[in-house]
Amino acid sequence: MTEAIQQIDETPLRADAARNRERILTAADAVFSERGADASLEDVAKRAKVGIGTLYRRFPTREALLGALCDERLLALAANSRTRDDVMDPGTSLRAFMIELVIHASHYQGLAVQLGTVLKSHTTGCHAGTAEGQRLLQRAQKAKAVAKDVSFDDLLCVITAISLAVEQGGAVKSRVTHLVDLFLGGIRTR
Amino acid sequence: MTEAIQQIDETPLRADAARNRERILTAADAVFSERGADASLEDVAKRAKVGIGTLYRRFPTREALLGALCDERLLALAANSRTRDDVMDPGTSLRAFMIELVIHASHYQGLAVQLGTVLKSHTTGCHAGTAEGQRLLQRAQKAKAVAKDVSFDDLLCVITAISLAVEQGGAVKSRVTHLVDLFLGGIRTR
DNA sequence: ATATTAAATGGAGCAATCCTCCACTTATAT
DNA sequence: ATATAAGTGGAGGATTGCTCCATTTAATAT
Repeated sequence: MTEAIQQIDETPLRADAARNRERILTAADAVFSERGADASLEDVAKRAKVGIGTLYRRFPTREALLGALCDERLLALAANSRTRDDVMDPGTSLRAFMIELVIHASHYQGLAVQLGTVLKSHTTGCHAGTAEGQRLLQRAQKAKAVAKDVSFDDLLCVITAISLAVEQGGAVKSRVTHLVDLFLGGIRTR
Repeated sequence: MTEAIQQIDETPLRADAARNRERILTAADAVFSERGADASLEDVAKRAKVGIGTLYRRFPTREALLGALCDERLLALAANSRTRDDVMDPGTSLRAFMIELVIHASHYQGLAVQLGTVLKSHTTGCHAGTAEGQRLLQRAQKAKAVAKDVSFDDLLCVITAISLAVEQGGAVKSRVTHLVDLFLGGIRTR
């Protein structure tokens, strides 16, 4: 699971704390995958074989935990996206990013609704994700591929909507791309 | 508050039961307005001066209660919408409906997430609302104002997402229309 | 009026969950 | 080896959800 340095603040974790942190993350991923993003945190602690107090000390809120869980995947997503700059035009690149983000947001049942909140949690990954999204949007707008009155929040709104749809109907990739294209039509300048 | 006949099933309520039903509804509206749609149902019962058991007997789930609360307003919304048939073209009419529904879904904090579920509760208002939505969509599609591969569920998701966005950033009407137009641009055939 | 009965009531009580607090344990720096 | 700051676990208070059933009450029949 996660291993990189995702401490934004000063002091590094003590060895045992770091170990527990990982166990909590793996447990949380398992539990959330099984029971959705609203699953009981006590269950997570139990599965991680860690006291509930430890969990709360490390992740004071559920969003913090979700944020940490998304960290890696968002980092990868952002990196991936930057890679595409060479091969894709701004519009297509943005489209690819959106599709990936939707798929990410459907990783746990119930994650979609929280996407906005989670992206605002202060992990490197979440930051990288939003930064990349903003960069792509701006780039696409400069290339006149996207109307200039579209904000990043608007984009998030679109992505949330699609994620919600996908969450209910089962995350078939073809459906995802279909919906993204459907709504891109509205975002694109005509 | 509510007074109309919204008994879908057989037997009419006993006098005391009907009285209590109303008190629960007024109390619920007050409590949900103050504390959001996830407020404690015990609080609602307390405010209605009714035992918690009574509340559950009448409204077995929170969705049922929310559904009943939305009943009136949805009825009005649907009626309003039908009125517009004469003055508006199908596309504009659908747009107006969506805007109104978003505003409705932002009536209580936390209502947006549940919109889909609530609309499926079996009250006359909820039924009228979805029926009207479907009618408008079909009408707009016949008029080639909307792509024919858009489903009503797609529409609902969009409305939910916009409501979520609006819920966080404060329900400024201009933002609502902006977002609706954004999505419509994509939904509309060009 | 009275009796009958089916509907309705209220709230005690169990279970789940959240989250805090703090007496104890342990890693690490000296 | 010791000191100490960081970390731990889990008991426990608070909130909420929801069920169950002994009692009350409205509606109806007599």
